[in-house]
Amino acid sequence: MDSQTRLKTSTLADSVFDQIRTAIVKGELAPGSKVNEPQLSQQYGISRGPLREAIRRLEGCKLVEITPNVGAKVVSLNSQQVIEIYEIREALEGLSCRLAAQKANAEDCKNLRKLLANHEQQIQSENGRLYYQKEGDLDFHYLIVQLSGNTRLFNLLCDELYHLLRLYRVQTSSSPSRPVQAFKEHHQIVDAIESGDGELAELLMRRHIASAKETLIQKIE
Amino acid sequence: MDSQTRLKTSTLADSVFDQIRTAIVKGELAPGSKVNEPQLSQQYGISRGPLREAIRRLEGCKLVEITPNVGAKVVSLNSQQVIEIYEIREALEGLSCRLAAQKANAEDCKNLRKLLANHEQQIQSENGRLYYQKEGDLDFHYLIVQLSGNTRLFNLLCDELYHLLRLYRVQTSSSPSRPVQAFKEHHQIVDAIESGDGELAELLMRRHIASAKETLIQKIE
DNA sequence: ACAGCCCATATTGTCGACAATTCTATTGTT
DNA sequence: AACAATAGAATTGTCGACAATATGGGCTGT
Repeated sequence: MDSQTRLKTSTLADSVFDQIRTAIVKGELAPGSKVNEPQLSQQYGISRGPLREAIRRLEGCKLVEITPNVGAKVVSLNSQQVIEIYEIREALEGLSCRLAAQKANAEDCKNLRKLLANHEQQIQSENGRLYYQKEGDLDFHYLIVQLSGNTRLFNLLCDELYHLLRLYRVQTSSSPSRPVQAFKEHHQIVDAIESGDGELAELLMRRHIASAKETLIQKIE
Repeated sequence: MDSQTRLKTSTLADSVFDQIRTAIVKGELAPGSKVNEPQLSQQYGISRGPLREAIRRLEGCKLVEITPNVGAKVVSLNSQQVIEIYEIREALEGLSCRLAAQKANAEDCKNLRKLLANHEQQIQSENGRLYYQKEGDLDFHYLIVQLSGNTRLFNLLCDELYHLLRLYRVQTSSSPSRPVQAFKEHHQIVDAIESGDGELAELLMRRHIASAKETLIQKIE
């Protein structure tokens, strides 16, 4: 009855939900493509019942769009929608950062520094593996929202927005821009958190994400 | 094939999703109570297939919590969780207000004033009908996020957070507090939007929601 | 009296089949 | 050749039945 049993056998719907979500985020299911129930149910070796439940959950994450009597499509983000997401991200991660500054202790800050050091090392050593760099950036934001202590905020960012951003990065095969600048900003943010200055931490994080948004907009044009 | 046909016959799952969501938000399904599939499927005259899909969508809205092999429970918000929601709301509606200030034209502002006038009149005339007052407050916020032009922000607030707040209000049968103060703040917000001052509009809205949060916290203790 | 076990029952999870709708391609007409 | 109608195929929506799991109550033993 402990966690081992739980982890081994969740429901089929939950398991397939995870698998399809990963497939979408990795781009194995192309954005805009149709989600074919008979095909997928055969592919995963389950019947359409649990599959449909998984698809409804994907709809909740905004990863697919369902049209009645027509079916589900993998979401395809246009530039306008990504900008909308960045706007929301700016607001939510600003909050995340302000709360983190209020709650983080010395060890939390040390972990943040450690994470940043790891990323810098990874990038300087092997410049080609951009995937980890991308994920690394999200790791930083991930850790901060964890420190915020706001569970709902954590779920909102990690279960919904971050997956959508990953999807977009794969969709446009965009490489991370301005890595040097970003690192500087990351350290400034940790500085603010370390000194418990929530206001400043929020401001810096918002500016950080706003810059990323601007870079994105420029790239689009 | 036009909207009339669409509206009449959606899928059963979608229709029942709406009905159950309303039932939850109105308190007809008690917070914390179990969601019994056989009972509900009989009550709505459908089979368990579409019902389960509806429940998965409710899970996406955070209105029920599903435990594998046990079932779904109507969510019951504790004070900590409501505070978390208010924190998120503060960030998102601040954004909403800033964007609205950038985009609203003269007519939009007139509509906002009209809405406020209606609410003031309603409250002064019949003090007892608190329900409309509550909904009225949300109407104001609803209209502003519509003006923001950020569709995803709109969906996030209206499809998820607002329903949860309604649920909590019913759950605690809380009456709206500080109505006079709120009206003053509402007008100040419209002033800022009218003058196109996004920064100020954001600040005022955040302060407005932060005040409501503080009132809530006091009431809890 | 009480703890622990076991069985009956209810509920959830899964499946395959059928009905309803949409999509496709062919045919026929202008 | 272009377009409309239509028949067929494919897909989605719905249902009822069965399997797996959890729940609750009674029994036994100490």
